[in-house]
Amino acid sequence: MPEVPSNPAPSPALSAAQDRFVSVWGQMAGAWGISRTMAEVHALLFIVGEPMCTDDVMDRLQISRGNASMSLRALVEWGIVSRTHVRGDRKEYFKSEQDVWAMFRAIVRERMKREVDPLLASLHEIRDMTARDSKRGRDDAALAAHHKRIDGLLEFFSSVERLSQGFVSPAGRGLRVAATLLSKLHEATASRMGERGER
Amino acid sequence: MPEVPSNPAPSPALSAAQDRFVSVWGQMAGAWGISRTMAEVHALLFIVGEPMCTDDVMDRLQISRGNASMSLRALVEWGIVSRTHVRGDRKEYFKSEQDVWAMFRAIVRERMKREVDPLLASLHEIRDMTARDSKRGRDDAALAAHHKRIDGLLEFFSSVERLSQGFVSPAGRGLRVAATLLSKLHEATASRMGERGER
DNA sequence: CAATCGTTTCAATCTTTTCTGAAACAATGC
DNA sequence: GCATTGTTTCAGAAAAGATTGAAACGATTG
Repeated sequence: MPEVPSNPAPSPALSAAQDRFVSVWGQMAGAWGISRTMAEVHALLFIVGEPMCTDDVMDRLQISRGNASMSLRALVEWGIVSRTHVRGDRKEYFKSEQDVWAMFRAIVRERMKREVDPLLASLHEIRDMTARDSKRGRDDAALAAHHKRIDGLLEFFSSVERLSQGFVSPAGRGLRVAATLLSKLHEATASRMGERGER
Repeated sequence: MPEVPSNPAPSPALSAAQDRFVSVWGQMAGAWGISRTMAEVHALLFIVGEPMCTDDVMDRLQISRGNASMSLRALVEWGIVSRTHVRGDRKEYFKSEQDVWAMFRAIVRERMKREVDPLLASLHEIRDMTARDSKRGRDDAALAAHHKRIDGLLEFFSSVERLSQGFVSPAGRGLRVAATLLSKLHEATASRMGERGER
């Protein structure tokens, strides 16, 4: 009898479906500014469901140790993969968060922190760069219009921030509730429009 | 007297603020899977507010004609920049949508079409890849769990799709209303939690 | 209708990002 | 404490992606 694998060999069809999923998820990555490999590693851990060690990931995705290690670390930092151990094994294992909503809450939280917060800070700075001019009477039309544009962005991203806090916070009911709510809002809007004969 | 420029020279501070904005907006691009230049062109058109022709853009951003042309075309395809003409000039001019909410509605609409729709299609295909196996009694635990995961994703992205339709549709009140609504929801949730003494 | 002005395209080049692999670095057990 | 097993780091290699520039194309005008 060969050694017992920790992950029993999946049926061929299942294995193929997993591969396909990994590939599809990897494709998406580019469009969202994430490295393809990192997305693939995540996809693999998610779709397999079981904890996997670095070597498992390397073998299945045909990537180098260094790459696997860095991708796994990054995923842990994003909070969508966690380290585990399996009884009687010294290796570190990794498993993906399995709740899709929790997963995206983590992603949104992290992206807000990394991208929107700094953006808001920059926008405030940019606003200040011309604040002085406008106080000194040099408040010509161009300057006023500029401020209005920056303010528009600030307003928008502040709303996004608030919105995301609603999603992310705290026990995670947020997003789900919100989605339901909004889809109802949408229906309502649609029917109101129907009454008024709008397209 | 030198020739009258179509865009009157902005004050140095304004010009600097514009440059800074272009640069900040360009930085963001990478994180969202958009080329830096395309984001910069968009930033420039947005922050200047006035229509600009290809040469204006080339000069201000120091990019090649080809690059400017392709970026502008892409922005037009995204629906956030439109072509215009100025009286007595044969050149084509481009101007950015100025309403921030309308801008992001266009972006969301486009990204849904380009990314979420195909993803949903792929997920359905992936689900089908193993449907046969499970009908033939080979419905072991692994297969069932796999289906559950795919279904979780399908549910999630369908919600996102519905949600985005609420945002995008129709006269644009959508997103604004939604944001307000959600921020209220958030307050409500927070205060309810306060009563119960949750963190 | 040909000259001029403007736009688009795309192969070649350049830049940036990602990936590899081997060496340095833990941690554990004997 | 040292040997073994496992993990991280990082300089250089490879791949992916963006940019250029010049030629082809199109449209307007005299």
